[in-house]
Amino acid sequence: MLDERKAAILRAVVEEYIDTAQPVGSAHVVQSSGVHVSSATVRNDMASLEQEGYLRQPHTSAGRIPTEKGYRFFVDTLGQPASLRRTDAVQVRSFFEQAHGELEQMLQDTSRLLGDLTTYAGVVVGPGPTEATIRSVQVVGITPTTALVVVVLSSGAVEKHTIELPESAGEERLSAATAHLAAHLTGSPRTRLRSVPATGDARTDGVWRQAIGSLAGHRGDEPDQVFVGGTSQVARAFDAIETVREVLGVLEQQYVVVTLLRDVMDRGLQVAIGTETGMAPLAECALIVAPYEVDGEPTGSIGVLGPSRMDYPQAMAAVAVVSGRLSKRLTEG
Amino acid sequence: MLDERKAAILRAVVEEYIDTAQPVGSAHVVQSSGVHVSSATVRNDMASLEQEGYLRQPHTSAGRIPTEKGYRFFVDTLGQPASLRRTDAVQVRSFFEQAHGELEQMLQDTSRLLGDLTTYAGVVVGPGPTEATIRSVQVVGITPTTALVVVVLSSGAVEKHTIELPESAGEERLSAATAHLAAHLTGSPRTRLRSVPATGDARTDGVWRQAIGSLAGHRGDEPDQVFVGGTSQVARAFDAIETVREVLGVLEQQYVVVTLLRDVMDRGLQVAIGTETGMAPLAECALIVAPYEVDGEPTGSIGVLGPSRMDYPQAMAAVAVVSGRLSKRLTEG
DNA sequence: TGCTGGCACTCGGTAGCATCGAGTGCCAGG
DNA sequence: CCTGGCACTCGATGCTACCGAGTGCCAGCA
Repeated sequence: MLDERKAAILRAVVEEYIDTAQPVGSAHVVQSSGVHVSSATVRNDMASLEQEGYLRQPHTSAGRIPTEKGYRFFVDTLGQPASLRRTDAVQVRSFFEQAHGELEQMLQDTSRLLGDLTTYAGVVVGPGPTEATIRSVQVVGITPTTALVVVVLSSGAVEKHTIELPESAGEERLSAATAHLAAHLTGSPRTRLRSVPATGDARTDGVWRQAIGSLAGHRGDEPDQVFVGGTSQVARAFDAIETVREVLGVLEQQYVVVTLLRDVMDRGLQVAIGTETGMAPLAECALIVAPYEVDGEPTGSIGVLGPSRMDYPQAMAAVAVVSGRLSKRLTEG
Repeated sequence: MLDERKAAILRAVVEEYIDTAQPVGSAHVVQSSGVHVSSATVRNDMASLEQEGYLRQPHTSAGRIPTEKGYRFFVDTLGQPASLRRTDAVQVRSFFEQAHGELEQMLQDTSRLLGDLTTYAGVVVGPGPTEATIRSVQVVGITPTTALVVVVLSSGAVEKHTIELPESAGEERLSAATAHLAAHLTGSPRTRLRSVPATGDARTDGVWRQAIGSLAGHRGDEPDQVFVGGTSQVARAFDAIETVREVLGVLEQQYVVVTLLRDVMDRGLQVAIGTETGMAPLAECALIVAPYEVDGEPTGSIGVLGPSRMDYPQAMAAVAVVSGRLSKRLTEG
């Protein structure tokens, strides 16, 4: 669709603009693109690329900068896949080797890792409410009138809910309820919750009702967890403070972030540029996403949010490597 | 130490500067301070206040702006304690009424609440590793080679640690280990961990060793959890983008934030202004902190980080109210 | 037909300069 | 001790001139 020279010119403009954030003139393209023609020829081609919507001029008689369409073409066709810088590869490796402990902490740290690697903001969406089966249920008294229902899922996730105890139900009642719930729920998916029968013992049933209620109630309205790392990078990536405000505002809204990543992936995209994100405040941004898996099942997603003039090859490499490593780490446990 | 009129002038300068972010001239002070003297008199006093270090001039023949010392005097002596705006009080109330579920989620949301109330960044430091006693220990198998050690503490906190199972230790081994650990640890403080004896059964001991190890190992090196809400407010509060970058950079480092709040509180301060924070990047910031309590025990701290020209009375009111409400909520369970 | 050198033109950015005005310090007088 | 008056300072604003990177276009050449 684009002849070879024009493609080379477009690539040169995109790469140079990503590097310098300055409009790129025909003379620069001649120097850096490897096409051996005069600047006048390049100018003609650039005018044509502008006609076709790949480039635009901030104002007459300035150099060209890529449009969304230009970035898109670059990403789809021109970008030669990069691999991580040596030092970054080492950093990723050692990160996952010494990653330890709780899932949440690890995902949080992963978002920061993404931020460090790319110098953009890293986001990680935690495992959603999966159809994992229940491995263990336990009711533990905390105060005379409150208890904690602790549920361990086969995914390794742990849920906890505080419940109020109906009357001062002693330890025996809690044990009875625990045993009852464990007997009926262990090995079942969460959806089976409602089918747990009453115990028949009035006082135990008080605990039972609260426990079931808390588990069922907090179901679905619990949003997926979102972790954002490297917010200060956002302030580094843009120099219009207004843009920084808007982008940070978006990143603060967990629900919005979840939806954003999900939408982008649903559309089968790996990269969303500018308006492709579907969010007005992100008009000057680009988002790179990738799913991660546990036991081969897509579980959550990670991503990087930066300016549309981002270093796509590097960032895509970083996201790919991290999602792969994370999947591996989570699968091996 | 400062005569009445000078104090009134200082107050007027601080309040006006907080409001407008513009250097305040003598004429404005006359209008807004309630002192009925001429601007020339105010000028003389302002020169004297500058001598004494309460005010400074950005450049000759501009108005005055407060110094750290000026803000400090304002906070200590001049600031009349504010109460929350009506709508904010409602917001706080309804927030804590409908706060539900997990501790972490609630603290995260609280940090956002602080951000919303003050239009600065809100921070919440979670309960540190307290000397809570262990209420329940359970080892739950996840895969044939991994298991989760789930510990419920009397504080209501739940810890979980993944462990590798030595060989394919069946369910019975896990149950045995659970029973053994529960028998020795329930009711004990965490510090008693090391004193749990071996079981004598070789295969159970394999599980036992891993479980104890994971619990002991992740002790202490787990930093306190930090939640930051309202980072986009930082971009709103400063207009020098460089400052925004620096402040966000600080807020990203959880360890630094924990230390910061702790240091400030250790010095018995409720407000730290500029260099009082002890952190160079926060030279243009002010921090308001307050502890929160569970069952009367100081457990963690909350705070607000904004520009040194922050609305101290409002922000202090917000922090005080939120810490009080949070304490109440956490104590009642 | 396609490429190139040449050329007139555009227009944002920077520097120099005059002007304005908010604000100051100081002083003499009530 | 306070005040009105006054000269002075200096950042902000606006204007003009100029520079130069970059463009579009055209005539000429392979």
